[in-house]
Amino acid sequence: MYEVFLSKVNEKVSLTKQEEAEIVAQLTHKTLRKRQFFLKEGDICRYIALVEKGALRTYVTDPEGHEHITAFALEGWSLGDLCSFFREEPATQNIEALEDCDLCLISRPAHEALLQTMPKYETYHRILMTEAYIALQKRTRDMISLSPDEQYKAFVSVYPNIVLRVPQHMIASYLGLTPETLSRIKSRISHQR
Amino acid sequence: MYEVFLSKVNEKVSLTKQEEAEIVAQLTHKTLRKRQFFLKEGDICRYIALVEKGALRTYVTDPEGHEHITAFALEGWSLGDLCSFFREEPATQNIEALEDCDLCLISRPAHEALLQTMPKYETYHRILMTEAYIALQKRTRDMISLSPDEQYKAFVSVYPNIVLRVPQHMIASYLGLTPETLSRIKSRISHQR
DNA sequence: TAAATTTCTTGATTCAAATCATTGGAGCCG
DNA sequence: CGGCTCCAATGATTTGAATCAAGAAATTTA
Repeated sequence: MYEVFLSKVNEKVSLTKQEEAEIVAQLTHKTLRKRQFFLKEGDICRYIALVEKGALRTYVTDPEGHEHITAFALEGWSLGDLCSFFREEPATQNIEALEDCDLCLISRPAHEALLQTMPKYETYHRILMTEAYIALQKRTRDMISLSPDEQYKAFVSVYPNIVLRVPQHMIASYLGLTPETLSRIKSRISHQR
Repeated sequence: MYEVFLSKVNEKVSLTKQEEAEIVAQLTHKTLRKRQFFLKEGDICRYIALVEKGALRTYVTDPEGHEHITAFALEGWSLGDLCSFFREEPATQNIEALEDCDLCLISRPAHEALLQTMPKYETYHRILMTEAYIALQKRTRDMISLSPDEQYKAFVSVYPNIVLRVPQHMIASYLGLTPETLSRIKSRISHQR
């Protein structure tokens, strides 16, 4: 049931069977149907999720009411509005299933308990946050320094699997473009070759 | 000498005098004159820095050779190309002093040693990375969902001190705008009131 | 299978920001 | 002090993406 979560942790630190059991004792499971929400803006994010199966999108709503996708998540990726999770503030993000999903959840109390009692769990989480920060920094850099064409090419080469599973207009939203513009970029790129 | 660093750690975890001494033993000090570089693209980032005094900018160079500022740092902020630091890859970022600076440095071996020997240091670093991630996520959200006017207003309200110390064309670069556009946004905003 | 919905493409037009160019002021150094 | 460099403001023009609009293709669902 929780093999995906344990294997993620074991990639960074090696757990004993005993430690694996202690972690599993803190986890819960949840399934979502396509178009169901894991989190809605304004709610408090009570859980961090790990995707065991499926695909989801995170999006925010701007002052004019338009949606902007800020992240996708596939198998093995973590999810949640960390700001809301840690500070118990209303979430500003929405997280919606794009396919039927299996998620593995950990609550804040469970997370804090593991941090307190299991140094390896804290090490895992430190590494996870460091890597997440580095990845987000790369994205920020691309957003500010690459042209739309280059951004799309970079996206395709880093996340080819997302391109296959997610509608194109959502990728446009992620890149900060209209669907029409992304369509034109694609035809421009394919005519170049 | 290293009070700024210790007070940052003590904000998150409380250190004993003994622990403070162990940390200080791993730190070094560096001064930079205005326009000197802490890090240049292509070099390996051997240290993470904490700013004790002064102001710096981080910028990247795009495929056309144009500079884009991705971050500023003032007193109490941490600095470095984490990707390069942890993976010992060539840095993609440049970090330059905008004023004469005092920095407090920690090398990778020193950092790893403290992580191994002092659980509180790992806790501090986990919290630091989590907060940095949350802050960067907010910025990414603003970049994708706010209009240039709104982004500038948000920047001024979050970092009023940076606005006072940094030339306007650098703030334009940080916001992904030309200096001319930012100048026009400012006059537009001031005429609104 | 057929109808309905969603998604993608393409064209015409509008609009906002980039670019190009100039001026005026502020701070710095000989 | 005067000349120099850097910086901000403003105007004219160009450019590229958004918007508006329509239709084709693909997927869902009845």
